[in-house]
Amino acid sequence: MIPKTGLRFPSFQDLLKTVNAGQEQLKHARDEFVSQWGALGSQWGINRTMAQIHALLMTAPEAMTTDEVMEELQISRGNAHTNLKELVAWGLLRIVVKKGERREYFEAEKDVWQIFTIVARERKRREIDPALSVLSRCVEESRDIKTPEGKAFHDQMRALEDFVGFASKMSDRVSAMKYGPALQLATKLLS
Amino acid sequence: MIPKTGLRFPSFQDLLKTVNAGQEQLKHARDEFVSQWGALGSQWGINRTMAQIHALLMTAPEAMTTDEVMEELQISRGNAHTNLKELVAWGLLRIVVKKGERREYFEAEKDVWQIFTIVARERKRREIDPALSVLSRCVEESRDIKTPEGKAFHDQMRALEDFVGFASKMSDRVSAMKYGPALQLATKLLS
DNA sequence: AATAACTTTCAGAATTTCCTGAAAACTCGG
DNA sequence: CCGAGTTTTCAGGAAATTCTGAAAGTTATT
Repeated sequence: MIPKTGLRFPSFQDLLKTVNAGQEQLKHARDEFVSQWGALGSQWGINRTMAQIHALLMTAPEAMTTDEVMEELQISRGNAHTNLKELVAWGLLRIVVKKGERREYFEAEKDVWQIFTIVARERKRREIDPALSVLSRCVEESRDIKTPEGKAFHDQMRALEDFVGFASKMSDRVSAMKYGPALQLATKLLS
Repeated sequence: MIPKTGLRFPSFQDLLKTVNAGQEQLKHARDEFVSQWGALGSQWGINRTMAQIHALLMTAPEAMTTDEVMEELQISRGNAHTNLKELVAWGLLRIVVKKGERREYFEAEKDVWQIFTIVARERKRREIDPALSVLSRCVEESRDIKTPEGKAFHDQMRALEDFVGFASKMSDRVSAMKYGPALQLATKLLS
């Protein structure tokens, strides 16, 4: 009930309610994010747990321990450990050591552009580079075949090689850019 | 043996040898391409058979039937059928009907830029769009949480949403471009 | 050097994804 | 409407991937 005099200060109870409701909502939203992001991971060729851990830590206010991650996601120690380390290897997580504590804490890279360049680099390494190497080999092997089919094959391989090589360079360039310039460039492209 | 008088016309036998050697080499190179491209498929989140069929048809001089594909790759009818139809659904293969023949032939899109835009569109649909929808939901759900952690979460979700939305638009733009302009733009970027 | 705290590894279980082969369902000419 | 030729479906098996849990390995502390 709002008194006739206008706005009043919220009571302690009101504040408490707001905060509790907020915490509830936040937990809900965050759980959804973690779970859905995990499901998306599959589509991205990243395993579910890895994606979930990443989502969890990206939205964690503080660095977390292996045990906290296990607890939160209800997964085994081995699974948590392997995927945490894999994320560290990617550069998406950092290990933090707190004074006077023996165990490791993990903290996520939260900058969106950083995350993007890391993922782009990794995908290039796993998807583009091997393709390029296969194509180069095929171009070589078919270089001096004289038959028409041979020439057609060679040309097709060359066209693919050129394109993939090009994509590779583009990926490098973009990954190497700072956010500002990239944004500017992209904006021009979108205009 | 080269006669002292200089170059001579190759004999029929010589030509035959060249052609046979060429066909052998071609078969070898092509088999390698098909098999390696299949292996790469896994990394790309596409199943091996689908990638192999695509590789096979991209380098086929003529359209092929289901049975020819089965024979060439040594796979079952069900497998061949499912993946051929999936490739047609993607738009990477076309069905060709030959006069006076009942069965369907399949023919690959060979233009590299076409292939790229098709794959880009499909990946966007499977990887970017669902991510965007998850993010939008999370942004909404966390909009009016008052706690500091709530605000931090909301901001992180918004940053991700912005970026992914941006990527989505970029992908659309690039896919819609013709090869020439895209190349020109990219070349500028690489310079 | 013994203990406790924590990390790493990995064999086998669980789950997910993919493939086979055969049966059902079409399609067309006669 | 029949039957041969062709396509489609799908239950169950095979293969690949991921996860668990426990044992072995490390590192700091007393």
